[in-house]
Amino acid sequence: MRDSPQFSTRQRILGAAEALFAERGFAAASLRQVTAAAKVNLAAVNYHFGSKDNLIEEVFRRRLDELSRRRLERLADVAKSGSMTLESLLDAFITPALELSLDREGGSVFMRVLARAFAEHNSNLRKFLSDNYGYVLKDFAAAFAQLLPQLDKEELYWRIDIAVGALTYAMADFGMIQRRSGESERVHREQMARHLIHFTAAGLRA
Amino acid sequence: MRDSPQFSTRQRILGAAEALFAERGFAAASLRQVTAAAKVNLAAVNYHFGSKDNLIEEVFRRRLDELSRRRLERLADVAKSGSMTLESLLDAFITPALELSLDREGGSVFMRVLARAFAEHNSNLRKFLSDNYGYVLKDFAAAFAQLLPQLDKEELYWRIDIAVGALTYAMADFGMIQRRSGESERVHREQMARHLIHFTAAGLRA
DNA sequence: ATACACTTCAAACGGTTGTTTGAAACGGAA
DNA sequence: TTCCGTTTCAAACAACCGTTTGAAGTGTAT
Repeated sequence: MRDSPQFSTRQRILGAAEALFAERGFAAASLRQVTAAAKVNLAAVNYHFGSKDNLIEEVFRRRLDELSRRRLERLADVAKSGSMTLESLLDAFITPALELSLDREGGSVFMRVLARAFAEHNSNLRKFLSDNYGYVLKDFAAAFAQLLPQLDKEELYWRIDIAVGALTYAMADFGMIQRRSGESERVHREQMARHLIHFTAAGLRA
Repeated sequence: MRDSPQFSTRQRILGAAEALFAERGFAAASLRQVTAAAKVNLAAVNYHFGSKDNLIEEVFRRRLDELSRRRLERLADVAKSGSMTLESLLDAFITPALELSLDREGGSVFMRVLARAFAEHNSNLRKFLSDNYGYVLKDFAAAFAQLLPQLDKEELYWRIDIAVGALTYAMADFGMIQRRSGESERVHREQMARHLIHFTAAGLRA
C-alpha cells in the first residue's frame, strides 16, 4: 500500500523506513533494504533526505508533529471542561496515540519505532526528541501536578516517569499478550488503552 | 575493570560485549569494537563462542541464570512465610534485579541490555528468553493470581503485562529522571525500587 | 627435551554498509 | 522544438562487517 505508485518517492521511502526500523532497528535496517521495499532507487534517500540520520529524524517528525498537536488539543479541551480527572487526562494522552496506531497507513508500526527510540541510548536522537517534543510532556506534567497536590514535586515526577514507561511499553506492543484470533486489531487496542488508563490512574493516585 | 588482565579472555569479551550491546544495540556493536574494548584478538570471539549470535545468548545466560534463581528463591521465601502481599511479591521480583544492577562488575548495564531484548523484534532472541526463563514469570503470575482472586484470568494478565512493562522500563533507566548529583547510585536505585513497588501494587489492586 | 592440547595472533575471505558521481530521463515554460 | 530545473538511475567508492585460516605462541605432562 505505502509503496504503491500513487505515493511520492519521498513518502514511499518514509513508509518503508518506518516499517523496517520497527522490525529491525535503526542500525540493522539498511538503506538498500529500505529502498528495495519502497521500490525506489538507492540514491533517492540521499537525494531527498541527505543522510540516513536525517531520514530517521524525518520518520519521527512526520508522525510526532500531528501526535503532539492532537495531544495538546485534547489536553486543552479537558482543562477547559472544568471536570478534569486523572482518567480524562490519561485519556487525552493515550487516545491520540491509539488513533494513530489504528491509522490505515502504518501508524501502528510507528509506536514500535518510538519505543525503540527509548531503548536506543543514541544521545543525538534523544536530544532531537526532547528538544522538539519535550514541551508536550511538560504541559501534561503540569496538569498532573494540579490534580495531585498532595504529592511533592519529586514524588510526582517519579510517578509520571513510571507511568510514561508503562504507556510506552504497552503501546509498542512489547508485552506478552497476543491479540486473540477472533478479535479485531481495533478492539484489542481499545481494550489495552482501557486497562492502561485504569492501571496508571491507580498508580498515580496511590 | 572488566578488561583488566586478571579476567579470562572469555570474561573480558562478555563484559565488553554487554557494555557495547547496552550502549549501541546488538546489530550496531561490532565484534571489532567488542574485541578492541576487551583487549583481545578479533578471532577470540569465534574461538570461544562460535558466533556473534551465540555470544549474545551467552551475555544473557551469564546474568539471567542467577537472577532467575534468586527471584524464585525469594518467591519461595515469601510464599512460605504465610504473609504474602502484593508488595512483598513485587519486592521478591524487583530486589534481585536491584542487587544485580548494583553489582560492581557492570550489572547495571545488563538491565539495559535486557530492555533492548524487548525492543528487538528478533524472534530467535525472544524464543531463547521465553524457553529458558519464561517459567519464572509463570511462577510469579500464579502467585499474583492467588493474591488477586477477584480478577478474572484475562484481567489479571493484562495487569501483569502492564506491570512488567513498567518494571522493565524503569529498571533499564529509560526514564527522564536523572540521578541527583549529590546522591549515590545505590540510593537512587533503591528509591526507584520503592516507588516502583508502590505504584505497581496500586495498579494491580485497582 | 619432546610431545601435545589449548589459546592467541595477523591476515585475508566474500559480502554489505552509507555515500557520491555523472549521465540519463522527465516535464512544464519559452 | 528547445531549454532547464527536478528527479531517477546504474555504477562505483572506501570503509566496515562476521567469519575462517594456518601459523605462532603457551603451558603441562610425559
